[in-house]
Amino acid sequence: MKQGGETRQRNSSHVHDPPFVIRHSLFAIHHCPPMPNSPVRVRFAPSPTGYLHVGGARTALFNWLFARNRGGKFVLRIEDTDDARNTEAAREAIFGGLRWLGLDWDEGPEVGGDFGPYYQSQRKAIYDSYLAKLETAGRTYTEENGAVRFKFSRQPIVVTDLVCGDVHFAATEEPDMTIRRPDGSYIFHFVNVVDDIEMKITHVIRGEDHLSNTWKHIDLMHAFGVHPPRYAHIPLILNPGGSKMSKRDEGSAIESYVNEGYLPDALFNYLCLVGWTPRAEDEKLDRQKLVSLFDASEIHSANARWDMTKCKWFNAQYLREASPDALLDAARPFLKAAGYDAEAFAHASAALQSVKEKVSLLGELPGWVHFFFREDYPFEDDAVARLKAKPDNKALLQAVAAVLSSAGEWNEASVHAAIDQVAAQNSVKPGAIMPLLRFALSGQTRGPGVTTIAHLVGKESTVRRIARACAEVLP
RNA sequence: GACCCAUUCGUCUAGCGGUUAGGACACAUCCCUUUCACGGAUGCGACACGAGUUCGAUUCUCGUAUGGGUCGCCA
Repeated sequence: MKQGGETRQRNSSHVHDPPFVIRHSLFAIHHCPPMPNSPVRVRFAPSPTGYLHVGGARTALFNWLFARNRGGKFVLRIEDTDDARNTEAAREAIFGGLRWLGLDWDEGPEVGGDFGPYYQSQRKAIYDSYLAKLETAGRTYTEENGAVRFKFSRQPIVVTDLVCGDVHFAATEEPDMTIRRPDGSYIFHFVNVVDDIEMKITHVIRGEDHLSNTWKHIDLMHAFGVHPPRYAHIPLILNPGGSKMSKRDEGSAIESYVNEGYLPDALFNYLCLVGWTPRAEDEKLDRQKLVSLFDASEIHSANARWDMTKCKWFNAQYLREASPDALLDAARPFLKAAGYDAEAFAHASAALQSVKEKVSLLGELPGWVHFFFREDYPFEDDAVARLKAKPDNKALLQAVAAVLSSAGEWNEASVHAAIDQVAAQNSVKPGAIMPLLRFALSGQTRGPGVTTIAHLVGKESTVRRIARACAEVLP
């Protein structure tokens, strides 16, 4: 665990290089960290070229946590400089995904702010003016085809990183980088740096895949005569195979969690734990707690694999804790998708409560409660087999139906009493009748307590269900 | 190939020189139980390797190996 502000030496051959000297900047720069008391401003800067990816969502989450923890601003900026690859659908997936997770942005699209526009496609004039500064300083040159390149300083550069410590890069031998295409559009590294300057970003929290390029950004910052922001490069999320999560991996799109029936709070909680360990007794923590506990300098530096099983476990935990109303609301679209209207059964909420600790995902719910909503439920093979296992079963069921149909009260206790009565009369244990009743009432071998099922569906339906089972399965 | 980051149970991790190396998920067994589950208990299970430094290394240094990432007129 790293301590805040600690500077760690890396096993780099440049550890002993002196602090680098800036020779090619427009202005003299004193080598000092950014003002510690300036208000925190962080940003999430996705490119709308695909879906919102779990890695992107986690990056947004860490930025959001940092901003909320420090009372700063969380900015959303859309990096759509390559318009050939941007789609409306991808933009909606990003906004929708962030909102679903509860990652509200203080400035950005649909919200506004003092540093807009927040689409890079609308900021060309700003980029042009910054390019002019570079040209004036003699830090650019134009290729024959019109592309513009930035002349690297070719000095050693140190990246000061909250997560990785001081990372030293030797004077580069790479070709100067292109910052503007022949058609006049700008390249990522350039616009990213310009906007971070313009939007007064104080901390850049992003994936570790950017670490190797950060020296280029710092080189540009220096050329503009500004201090670079603080950096925090967070570890990558790996798939179960151990390589960077990509669109092809299961669970890479946030949308899939929405569709499978995760609760936003559950994903939020698990996402926090990938790359960071809150200093708390438990791993299950609410948003407020996570915000107050968040410390960017405690983010891990090693990549982590995505554990879908554990993610699911968190969802199961949150499902069990959901209030009846919240569970009903969350389940409603999933019931609808399976063809059941939550309003069609008076005790829908109670039905859901009766199975909530049996499932991990909202999407599993319909399979556990469908028989509450209809009486023509199918009889599963193993239920049929169990019903047919003993010749006495039909008589037992009919006896139960007879007693139940004359029951005065209708509650779980009275149903239980009826079963006990039939059991005694037939010299069998109640435990021999319970399963049969379950098969008859639900068509399944597993499910809520059988007295609960009978109670919720009511007396008439219970008797009808037994009669149908006897007629169709035990003719 | 060059450069950068990393390496503790199967997975996520705690650990910041001396611990029976702790927890969570998963798995196994038992208890509970009308089913399926929940819950409870117990168990299984790790410091990549090699040199240093040190009285003593999981912990510090160097090297090796392995994994990941970056080297675009993608972001």
